[in-house]
Amino acid sequence: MENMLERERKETILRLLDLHTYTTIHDVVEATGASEATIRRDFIQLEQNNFLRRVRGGVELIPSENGNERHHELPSFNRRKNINREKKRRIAKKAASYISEGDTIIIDGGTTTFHMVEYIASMSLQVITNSFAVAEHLINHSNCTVILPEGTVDPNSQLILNNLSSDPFQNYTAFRAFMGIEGITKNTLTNNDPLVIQTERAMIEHAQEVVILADESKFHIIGSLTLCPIERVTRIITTGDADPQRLSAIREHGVDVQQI
Amino acid sequence: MENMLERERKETILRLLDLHTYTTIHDVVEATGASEATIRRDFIQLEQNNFLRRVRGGVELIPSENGNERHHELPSFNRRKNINREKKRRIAKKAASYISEGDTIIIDGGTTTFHMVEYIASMSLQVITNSFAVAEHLINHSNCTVILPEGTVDPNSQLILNNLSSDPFQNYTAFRAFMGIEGITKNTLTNNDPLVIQTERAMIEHAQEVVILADESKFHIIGSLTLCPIERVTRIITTGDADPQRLSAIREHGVDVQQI
DNA sequence: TTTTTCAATCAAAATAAATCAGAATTGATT
DNA sequence: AATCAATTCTGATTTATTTTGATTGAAAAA
Repeated sequence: MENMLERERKETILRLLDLHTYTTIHDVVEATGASEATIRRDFIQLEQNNFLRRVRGGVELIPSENGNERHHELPSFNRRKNINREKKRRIAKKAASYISEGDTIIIDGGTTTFHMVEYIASMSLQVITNSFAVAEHLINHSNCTVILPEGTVDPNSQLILNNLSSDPFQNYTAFRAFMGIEGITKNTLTNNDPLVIQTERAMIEHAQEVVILADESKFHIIGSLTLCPIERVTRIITTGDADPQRLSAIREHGVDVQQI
Repeated sequence: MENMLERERKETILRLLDLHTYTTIHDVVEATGASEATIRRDFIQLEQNNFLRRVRGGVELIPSENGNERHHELPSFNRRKNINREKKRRIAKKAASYISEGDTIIIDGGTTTFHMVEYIASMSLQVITNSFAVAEHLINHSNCTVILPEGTVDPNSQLILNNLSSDPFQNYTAFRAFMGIEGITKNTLTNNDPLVIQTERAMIEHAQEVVILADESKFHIIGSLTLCPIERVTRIITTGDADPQRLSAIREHGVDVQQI
């Protein structure tokens, strides 16, 4: 990451903002390799041109005025992805660390897995995803090849949904599938939406390894529908505050549980 | 790489620019073998001829006029959609005038049809499209339901491509399909890309009426692949400068040709 | 309090502009 | 063709300008 042009830095800042609606000086320093002072100056200039608003510690998107064009404000998804943002990013970063250049991977929709795009944008991957949000960022900001299933895009969840196709991914095979879920018991992964679970089952079907991204809360939730038995899972990435007893119960099924 | 001609150097610069939307002095020095001073002079000349804009450290593409700086991305598509922008918008606006609230329509990819999003954003439609760019705008800036086919997204054309599925739209039916094409003869619609034409044939298959958006240039081009016979077309929307003779030849096949 | 973030300052680094001499090209002339 | 002067182009060097990053102390949060 040698000596970025000013323009590249500013694009990076705006991209991070697009991704997270808020970003810190430190994030940008890390992403660009420039010094804190320089990033501060960039912030000031971008603020003067009305691209963002400075707040203590970082910058944020200018809230879209009511009824304004720019970003109809993806109601639910954009808000939800920022809930427990830093935890989700930590999990996503760890998940991304298992990916190698050139891999073919599946990325499930959802707010936790979404944060993986930040960490894979610099790689060249084949990415199969049912998340329109993931697709959008990778297509416009990376060299990844993006493969989408057929379906209707739900603006709230930014998921591509389909109940017409028995196997939306019949044409594809991936090394790893990175999945979000709604709930984990010691025996099964669960979810609530029948439309979503259909696609997710297909994803698991077509991946050799299944990696689950799950913050601590998932261990308290049981969805009404079974996604798959826990043995099918290769690895679970979760945070340090997850209940050790539950984790060791899961480990007994041969699952590699990573806490970060 | 001995002693490039001035012309070669400038071509190299423009090629690098086309590829990355910006480039640095050092990149060009390395690519051409010329000295920094020479490249600087080339930059100045190219800037005077309006091929690029100098910025500190390098040069960048001239931002698209209406550009709010952002989205230097999508190099190819974003630039191409601004070529003959006003003509394309007039055609697209006319096309959109045939759409009613609640319709189910198909929108083909391409730069002309893309401009339809501006005119349908305020409606509630079911939109089936192979254009990722169209999908993105409608999802984020309208209440339309967006339906996508399975496939790989090509960043240049922003098209969702698929050669694995015999009929990508088998599950759907639309009232009208709004299509761009590469060429029109008096008997047939033509295109060049076999991957694209496969999807487009499926679109036509599943629409009752076919509306073609074609600027004047399409009447001079013949693609190598036949999309469909002209009789299948309900309506062609083109500009006032199209050759009247050709148009009346087409009208004889029962096509409603609209000039605006 | 202690810690973090911010703004201001200044020296160092990077880039741009200006200058000049040598090389290449041109074109007029023989 | 060949020569030569004039012109243009190039690259090295020097000078000026802008940007950057480290340091400092003030201000704000914890």
